[in-house]
Amino acid sequence: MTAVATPRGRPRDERVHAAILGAAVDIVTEVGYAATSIAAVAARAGTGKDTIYRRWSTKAELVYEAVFTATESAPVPDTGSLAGDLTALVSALVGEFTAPAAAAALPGLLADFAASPKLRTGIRSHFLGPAKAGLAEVFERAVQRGEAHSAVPADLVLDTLAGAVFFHVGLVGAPVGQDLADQLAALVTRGIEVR
Amino acid sequence: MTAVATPRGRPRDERVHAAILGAAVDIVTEVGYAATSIAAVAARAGTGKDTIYRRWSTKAELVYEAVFTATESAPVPDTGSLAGDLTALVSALVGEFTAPAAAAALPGLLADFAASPKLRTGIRSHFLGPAKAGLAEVFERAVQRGEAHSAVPADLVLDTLAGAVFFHVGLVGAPVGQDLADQLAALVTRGIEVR
Amino acid sequence: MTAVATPRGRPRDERVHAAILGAAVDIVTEVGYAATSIAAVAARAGTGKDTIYRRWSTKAELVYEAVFTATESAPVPDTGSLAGDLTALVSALVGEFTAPAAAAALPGLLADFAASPKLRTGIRSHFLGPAKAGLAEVFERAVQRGEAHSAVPADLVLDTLAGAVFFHVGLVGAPVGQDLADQLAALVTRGIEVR
Amino acid sequence: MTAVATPRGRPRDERVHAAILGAAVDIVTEVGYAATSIAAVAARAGTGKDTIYRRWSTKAELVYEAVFTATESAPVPDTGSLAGDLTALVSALVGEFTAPAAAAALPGLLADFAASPKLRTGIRSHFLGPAKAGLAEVFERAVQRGEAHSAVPADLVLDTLAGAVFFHVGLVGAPVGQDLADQLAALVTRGIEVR
DNA sequence: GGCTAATCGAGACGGTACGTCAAGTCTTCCA
DNA sequence: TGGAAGACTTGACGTACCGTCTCGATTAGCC
Repeated sequence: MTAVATPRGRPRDERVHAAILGAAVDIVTEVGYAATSIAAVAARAGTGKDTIYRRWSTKAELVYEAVFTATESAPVPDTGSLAGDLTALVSALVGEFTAPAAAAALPGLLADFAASPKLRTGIRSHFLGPAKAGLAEVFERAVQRGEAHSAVPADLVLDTLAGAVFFHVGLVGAPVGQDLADQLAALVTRGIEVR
Repeated sequence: MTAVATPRGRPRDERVHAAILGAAVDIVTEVGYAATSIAAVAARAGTGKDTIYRRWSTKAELVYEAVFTATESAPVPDTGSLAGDLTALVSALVGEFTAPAAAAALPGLLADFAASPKLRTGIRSHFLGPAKAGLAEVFERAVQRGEAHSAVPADLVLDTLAGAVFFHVGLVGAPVGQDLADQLAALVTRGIEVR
Repeated sequence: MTAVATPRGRPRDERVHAAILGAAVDIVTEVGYAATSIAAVAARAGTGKDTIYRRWSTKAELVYEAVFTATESAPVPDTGSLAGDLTALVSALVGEFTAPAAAAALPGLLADFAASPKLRTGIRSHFLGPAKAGLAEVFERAVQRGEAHSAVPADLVLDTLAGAVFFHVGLVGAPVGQDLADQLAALVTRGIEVR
Repeated sequence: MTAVATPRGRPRDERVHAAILGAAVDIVTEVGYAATSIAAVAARAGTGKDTIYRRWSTKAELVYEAVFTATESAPVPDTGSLAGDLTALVSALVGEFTAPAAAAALPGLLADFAASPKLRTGIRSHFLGPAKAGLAEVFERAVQRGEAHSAVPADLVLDTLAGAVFFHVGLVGAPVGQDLADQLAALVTRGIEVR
């Protein structure tokens, strides 16, 4: 039973919350993660810095929520084949990573997360956790269909897919298309499937 | 014809160069990339800030040279099998990425590179270029042995391998061992090889 | 006729009033006037900030009331001689100014009062007014005894005594003793008396 | 022999120094001591905040130097009589304390000095020290002329004069004129002189 | 051997952002 | 309505780096 503490004092203003997240997305998209400052977000949102620090303790947490909260997690694909499911998953991943705000924010975000043990564990559970669960579900169905062995390491595959997409998006800069998703999904499918 | 301009004035001191790189490696390893400042490197190296700016125009370039110049690029492996070669390559990659200074510097470095088109192209040619050539050589031999198709996209595989290792090293933080290298190499080998 | 407006709603709690003044005295004594904040007083008193602002509009007024309301104004001395009366007055002044809370509050308080015309006139009537009346009474008796001329400027003498004590207490910091009071009273007595 | 340390690095710019002091005087005069911020002085002077903090560690020290460095200390008066000398000294004091910048700065300045032991001792030696020496000189001549006893406490008299003028200027606000100086000098002269 | 020119250590310079703190106002619930 | 709590906007705090600049003092090649 979660005994919610009785809220005392003036409640936080939801519109302020939304304004801050919106401003953060705008600024990150415009000037990039490194050049995004809490002060600038506050100014754009029409709030004070304290109001931001009251909710997020670091720029990384703020930008992470701003960029990836809007992103709805797609439902786990169920196309009937491992290849189809993986292609769908990778396509979704590419879509998420190449959205303007995400593309602008991701490298810096990852750097900040990597530098802080606290944030690192946080992202593993919140961001990668659900994705890992979805991937496990896909694998389970593939095993039932006899397409894959039961011992496939979902962790490794997830890191591989996400890392590949991230690395490509971050370092190529060119518009990344459907072909990357297809090729990558094909590579991994063949790496996994029973033959 | 490279008409080297006759150097006028006092020549640059090589010992200063080395001292700066050494100080940069030390500081990055100790406090991380983000907390590394040019001022601190200068102080540790016993030089002035200008002496650093005269050689490197950004922190990213300085740290990149400091961290990856020491790293000698391993020779292209030739074990006689695609699986063996890839395992060796991935092992080398893991070794490079998990070295203390590299692990501390990489995420931040990648973020800065991703944010700057100029740096981005630079790293693709200097850092990934040789690796891509090595990978292509391994593939070529695999094709000759009949282990792989000729149309294997070295670019994609390189991004996949590097991205997977980077992602894992950056976000897990735990000591990454030989098993990652083995599993990853196996996954990719099976994804590529003719069957 | 003071037509007291019929109080509507919940009446103010006297205990809250007292708690705020007590907290203000404590905090001023502990950390000094400049470092005393309304927020800290509210926290110590267990009240909200609004409850303080509802009663006092500035920190100066709050601290003034907190520190000098407790101080009971001593009765006008009547020792039978000008020298004796002045010594008693100066001693009382030294006592008031060197009390811990007063010593901590006075310089800052004076600065705030000096900066605001509204507060300035207030203090002249409330704080210095009674003292001036007492001094005038002492002078009157001295004139009747033939010790002083009738044209002695009480204002000037009061500023002189208060200023001297304040300046000494504020800038010396050392424990100010009876000798200051004696010497100062003697100086002024000789400056005034008929000879 | 004062072995001046060899100046290393870029020397401080005297014009910047002067610009800061000038800006400080302007702002204090315009908005008062309390409302004067280092940031505002920096903006007005066209410098960065660091450039100010490099020279003065507190607002009090900056404003003190800005306001009282311009003030040249008047020569010790020698009119031939104790009354004349004291009148001249008090007049000078009134002049110093009523100058626009000084009047605006003094109360707050005194409060900050009183709150800090370090600053307190500083002001006693730099500001009051010379004044005390001048007063002592005046007394010495008066003793030689037989006008005063040799045991006159210069400290006490100085605090009395300065305190009286300060208190009056700070709390009256009205234009303080020559009559205050005359009356005060007369009071103290009579309090001191041999009769 | 003086001249020219670049390098070196040092640190001042004008900026910008940091994260904290307090100001005074407001909005909620409870008495 | 009063009161406690705490969110809100504003703006200063003092610190740290940024990248540029200006010093005096080297340290080379050139005439």
